[in-house]
Amino acid sequence: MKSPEAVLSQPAGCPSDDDFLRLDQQVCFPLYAASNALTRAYRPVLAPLDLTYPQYLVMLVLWERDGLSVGDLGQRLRLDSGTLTPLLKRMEAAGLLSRQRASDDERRVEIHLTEAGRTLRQAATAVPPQMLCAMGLSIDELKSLKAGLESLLDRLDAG
Amino acid sequence: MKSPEAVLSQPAGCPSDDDFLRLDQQVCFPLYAASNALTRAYRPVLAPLDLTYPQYLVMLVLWERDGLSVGDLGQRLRLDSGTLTPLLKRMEAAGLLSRQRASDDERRVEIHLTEAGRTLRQAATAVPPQMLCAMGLSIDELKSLKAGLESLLDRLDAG
DNA sequence: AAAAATTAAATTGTGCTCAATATATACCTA
DNA sequence: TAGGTATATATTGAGCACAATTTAATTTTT
Repeated sequence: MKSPEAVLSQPAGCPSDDDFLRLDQQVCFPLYAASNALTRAYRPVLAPLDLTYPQYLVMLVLWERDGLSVGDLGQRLRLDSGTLTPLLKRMEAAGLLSRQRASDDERRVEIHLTEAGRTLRQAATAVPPQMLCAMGLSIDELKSLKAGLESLLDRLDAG
Repeated sequence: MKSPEAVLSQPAGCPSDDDFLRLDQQVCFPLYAASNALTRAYRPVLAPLDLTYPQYLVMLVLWERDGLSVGDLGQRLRLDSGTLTPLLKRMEAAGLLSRQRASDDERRVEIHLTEAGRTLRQAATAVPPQMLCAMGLSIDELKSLKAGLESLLDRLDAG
C-alpha cells in the first residue's frame, strides 16, 4: 500500500515505509521551516516598531477592532491564554495597550490600544510591502499558497 | 500602486494601505497558524514515541544518515546550535543518541543513534499515515502546498 | 612557529507555545 | 438562594527558536 506522501515524488513507483520517513518527502517539514524562516525574516522589518511577529499579529487584530477580550484575540490568532497573557503584559509594559477587566463581566479582560498603539499603525504600513519583497513569490504562487494553508488550517483545527 | 497581497482578494479594486494590514489578507498568518496547528497535531501522534516534533525531525535525519555533526543537522533542519544543543542533550538523556567530539576535529560533535534510537524507527512508520489523515488534503493539494512552501523557503533563506 | 582569523559548539537571555492546573466570576438549577 | 457547573483568564512548568556572546580548536597568514 502506498503512502500519499511518497506518491508525491514517486507516482509510478511502489514506495516502502522507508520513503514516508524521508525528510524530503515531508510536507510538514517545509511548513515548519518556512514558518521559522518567516519569523526570522519579520524580525529586522519589525525591529523599528519594537514588535515581535506574534505581537504584530495582535496589533493587526486590534487595529481592525479595538477593545477585544483576551479570548477574542485567542480565537482570531489561535493562541491560548498561556501564550497571550504574558505577551499582552509585555505589550502593556511597552505602552501599546491597556488590559482591564470588563465591568459587565469581571472574568473578561478587555484590551484597548493606547494612543501610542494607534499611532504605530502608520509605521506598520511599511511592513507588508517589505515582506512581500522578501518572500519574492508571484501573485499566483501567493494565492495558491494562501488557499492551501487555509485549507490545511481548517482541517487540522477540525480534527 | 497596488499591494500584491491586497490584489489577492480585490483584483478589480484600488486597495489602500489599510487593506495590507488586514489579518485575512495576510499570507504569513495562515503559515504561522498552520505551523502551530501542525505541531499540535503531531503531539498526540508522537506521544507514544516520546518525541516532540523537532526531535522527530532530528530522528528522520539520523535514520537517513547516522553520525552527522550538530552543524550538519542544523543545516538540514535550519536550526542553530542554540536550539539543537539542548534538544540533543534531552534526546541523549532519553537514550536515543550519543554526542561525542570528533577525533579528527575536536570542534565538531558527532551524533550517533543508540540501539534504542535505531529501533524506534519501526514505530515511527505509523506516524506519516496518521498525519496525512489528520491533514486531510488531496494529493494535488499536498503537492502544490509542498512546492509553494519549498519555493518560499528558498527565497526567504536567500534574502 | 607565533599571531591572527576562522570555524564549531555551547552558553546566556528573551520571548513564544502549549498542556495542565488554579482561581475567580458568572450562570443555572434545585 | 445555596450549591453545582460552566466560563475567562492567569499561572506553572517543559520545550523550542534565536540573537548575541563565549570558549575552544583549527586554519591561515606573517
